[in-house]
Amino acid sequence: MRPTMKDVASAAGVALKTVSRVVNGEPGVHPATAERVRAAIDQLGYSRNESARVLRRGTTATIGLVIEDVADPFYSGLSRAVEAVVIDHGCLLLSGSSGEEPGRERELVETFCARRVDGLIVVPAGDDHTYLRPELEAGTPVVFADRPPGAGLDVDTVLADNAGGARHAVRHLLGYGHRRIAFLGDDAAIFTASERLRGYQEELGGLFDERLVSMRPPSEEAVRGDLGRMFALDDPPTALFTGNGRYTVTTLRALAGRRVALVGFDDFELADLLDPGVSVVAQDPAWMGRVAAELLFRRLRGDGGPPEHIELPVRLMVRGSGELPPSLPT
Amino acid sequence: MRPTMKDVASAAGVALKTVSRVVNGEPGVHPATAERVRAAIDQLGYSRNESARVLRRGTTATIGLVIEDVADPFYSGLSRAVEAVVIDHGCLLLSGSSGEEPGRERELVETFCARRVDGLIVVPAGDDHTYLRPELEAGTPVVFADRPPGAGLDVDTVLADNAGGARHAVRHLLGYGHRRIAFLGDDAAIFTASERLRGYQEELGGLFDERLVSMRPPSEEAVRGDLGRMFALDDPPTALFTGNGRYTVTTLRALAGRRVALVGFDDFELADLLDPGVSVVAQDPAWMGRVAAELLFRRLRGDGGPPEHIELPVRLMVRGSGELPPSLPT
DNA sequence: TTGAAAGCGCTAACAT
DNA sequence: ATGTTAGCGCTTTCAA
Repeated sequence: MRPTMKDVASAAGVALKTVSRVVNGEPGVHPATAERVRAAIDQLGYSRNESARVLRRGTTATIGLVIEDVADPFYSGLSRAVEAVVIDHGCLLLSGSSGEEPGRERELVETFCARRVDGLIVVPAGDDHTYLRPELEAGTPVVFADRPPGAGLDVDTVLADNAGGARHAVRHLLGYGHRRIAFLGDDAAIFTASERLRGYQEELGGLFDERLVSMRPPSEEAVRGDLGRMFALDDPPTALFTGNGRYTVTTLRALAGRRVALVGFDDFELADLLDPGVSVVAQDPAWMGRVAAELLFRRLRGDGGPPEHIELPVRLMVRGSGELPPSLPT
Repeated sequence: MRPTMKDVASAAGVALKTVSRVVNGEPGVHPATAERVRAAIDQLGYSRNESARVLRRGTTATIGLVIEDVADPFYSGLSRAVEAVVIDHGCLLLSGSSGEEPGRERELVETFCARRVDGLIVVPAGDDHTYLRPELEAGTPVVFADRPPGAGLDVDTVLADNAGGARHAVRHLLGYGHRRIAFLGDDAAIFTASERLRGYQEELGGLFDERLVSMRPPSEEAVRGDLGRMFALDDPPTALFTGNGRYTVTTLRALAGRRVALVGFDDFELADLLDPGVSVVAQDPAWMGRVAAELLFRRLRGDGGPPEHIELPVRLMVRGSGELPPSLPT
């Protein structure tokens, strides 16, 4: 069906190996011969079969990336940054979304491994990564980003300072006089959510009140219900700390214009254009992607040091919503 | 290095072909034998080498997707939808961002083709796709999405009704009494931008004034400059029509709170939470992705009909900004 | 500078 | 139910 090197060789009247030399830019081919070969390639529309090459060479120049959801701006930003580094290294990126399902995460990782990626960057959805053992033993470097691997696996990780960021947000609100600060976040089974809860709780100390905590997948109705319940308390919250970008948006929508002090984890486009501007603890997804990818390539270049655990700082962006004063319950 | 079927076979004391049968779930293996094989697989940490399989079978169960930028919400939404369809068909998606560079687009396409993808979905950056000829002749189906291919190639396309949407936006603003409506859009070399300009111009008819048109890559300073120039005219615009999502956001930021009637092309998150809510002509990127992917799989199943040219409708979302009345120049 | 032969790991076709 | 053999398209090794 498709032309092969053999076809090109006979069209150009040379041996297969000569075609291989031309295709791969190897030296030692007479310019005129090379020209003939190139003409045959163009004429036949030849394109090298990468599978055959990979099979023979044993290396794929391919990196695998598993994220939670490409359509989430945090992960698409991370993705783009990883892609840029991967391209810089002359490799191809395979990526896929786990949709927060451990089974799908594993499927993706295994698919990538079957394609013999040279390395993997994983934002895990599950908490059991023993299935990675054979890969690690085969020498495939793996970097975990955004969330650490499950117990029993000590590999490179690149995480944000989730607890520290949460502490910062709470400290900021406390500084503006708030004493009743609610936390609305994702399911506590998710590492980042539980870390942010931890920071929140640590900083609040004795002010912590579990009635002001809501952790679940973000749906507008659920958030509205939880908020309603909190505001109906005798001592309702005067400020909100939202546990991630999607949560912040959902909460803003559920608030329907009600002015309550709010700091969100994760920056998002237009946060500055809302009224008031939304103060956030900002992560830098592109930075995380870049750091993870560069660490991976360092491993691929042979750096065999002990696993590294990189923690990226986050920073508070003051825009207005986090600086509203506590108001009396109405 | 890594265990192969041969290794598994000798570990399990069977022939290589038996291992192949177990790995591929082929019938005709004694359960006890199969069990022994599976044990050997687990023990050795065997994973099938996909390159070898592909080389032998000639089919990859892989689809390639070239978009402009994963970090753009329009394309990440499209991407996610394509991925979902591809997974449903038991295939793997390879995707990459062209960054609006024709050279990179071609590189990606050629990389994917060298990996022998079964089909391609392309959002083109360039306007010469003759390089696709060999692929098309080899029988690889290609679907263009969001933008059509360059001249001389008649393949399946899935586009939005760009001109119709622009006409609708302008008609809407005219209905609210506006006569001076500016268009701020991307470089006219980009298909969607020029189509939207065309719709805008057609609907405006005699009211068209080229001084109210600005087409260039969106940077905040440039947009601010162009807006300043337009507003300084004797008869300044009373309404703006922005040519895509990124442009709308950039324009809102450049307006810095100034209330001017505005309709944007492309919906975006939080458009409803701004004040006033931003009226837009909304496309559905997920729908476009789904339609393109399904068309591609129809081709893969053997549908050899003439190229289809699908145009997806868009719809106006009324939220406030597009319904502001013309105000007197201040 | 060029070529012939072996073999990467797998599946298809054909035995047994 | 199981095994043997050939060969996918390429690169590697060795020879001319």
